[in-house]
Amino acid sequence: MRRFQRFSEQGARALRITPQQHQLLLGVAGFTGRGWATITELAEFLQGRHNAVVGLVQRAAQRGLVRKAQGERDRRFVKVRLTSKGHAILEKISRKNIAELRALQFEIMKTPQPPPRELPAAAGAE
Amino acid sequence: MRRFQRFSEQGARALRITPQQHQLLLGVAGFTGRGWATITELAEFLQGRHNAVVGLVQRAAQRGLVRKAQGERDRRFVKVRLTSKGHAILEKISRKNIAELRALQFEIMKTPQPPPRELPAAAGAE
DNA sequence: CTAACTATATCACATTGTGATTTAAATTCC
DNA sequence: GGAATTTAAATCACAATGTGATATAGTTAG
Repeated sequence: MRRFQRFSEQGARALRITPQQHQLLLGVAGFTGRGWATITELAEFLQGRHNAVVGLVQRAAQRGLVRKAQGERDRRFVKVRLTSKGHAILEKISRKNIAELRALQFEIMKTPQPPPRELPAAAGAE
Repeated sequence: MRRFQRFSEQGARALRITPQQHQLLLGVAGFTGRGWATITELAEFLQGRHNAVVGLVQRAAQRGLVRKAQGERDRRFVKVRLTSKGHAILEKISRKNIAELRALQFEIMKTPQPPPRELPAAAGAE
């Protein structure tokens, strides 16, 4: 269920990337089908305000995951692209996630039902 | 789809509550079926580390949404409960969300297909 | 009683998000 | 053309969130 989401976040952190930055890389790589995206498009993809995305992109650029360039026709736009480093990291995370998906699928085939959540020993009367 | 999630977050903000705090209230109210929850349980529910939850609960307590009490049997535990104010706010948000769900359902019945995402005018050659 | 364990707290710090305002470029309208 | 409007992005001060490391109690095991 949402256990994969959790794993996915951990996978990103294992490569010293925050979940948000991972999402950013995904958006830049795939959201537009163009290889680059504008701040506003990324804000739409990430369901956030544009100024939050400006900061996110700045930090990702500092880490060399992403680079910015001005639009040529319309110089108000910013084109955000992956760097080769960004590409590499995104691929590593994706590979890990695919592996985890396979493991989950395997597990589902094996186990009839995961045990229900364990209620902790009562902490005082209530 | 995930549009409801987005709405849900906005609904929380309209009542001056962050999405995280809304999730916290939900967890306290329902996760254990007991009316109260420990920090560790909330960390499980919120998929976060316990120290992140400590802070979240502290801020929510400052706002009077939640109150803390020591466990009696085992005084290491903390019981987090909703205050009446917390209850009231959680209900308001829930009512709003239910209304939105109905609206969405209605919309789905009406519209054959939402238009595909609009590609922005190209910002320079590429 | 000591050692190990458990639940929570605290700390310093980076990241993320928000509302308000600003800058710069492009477009519209006269 | 030039003023007004619109648009995309940046900036600011600030609050909220999350992280790793470490600390402090309380509890249990030996």
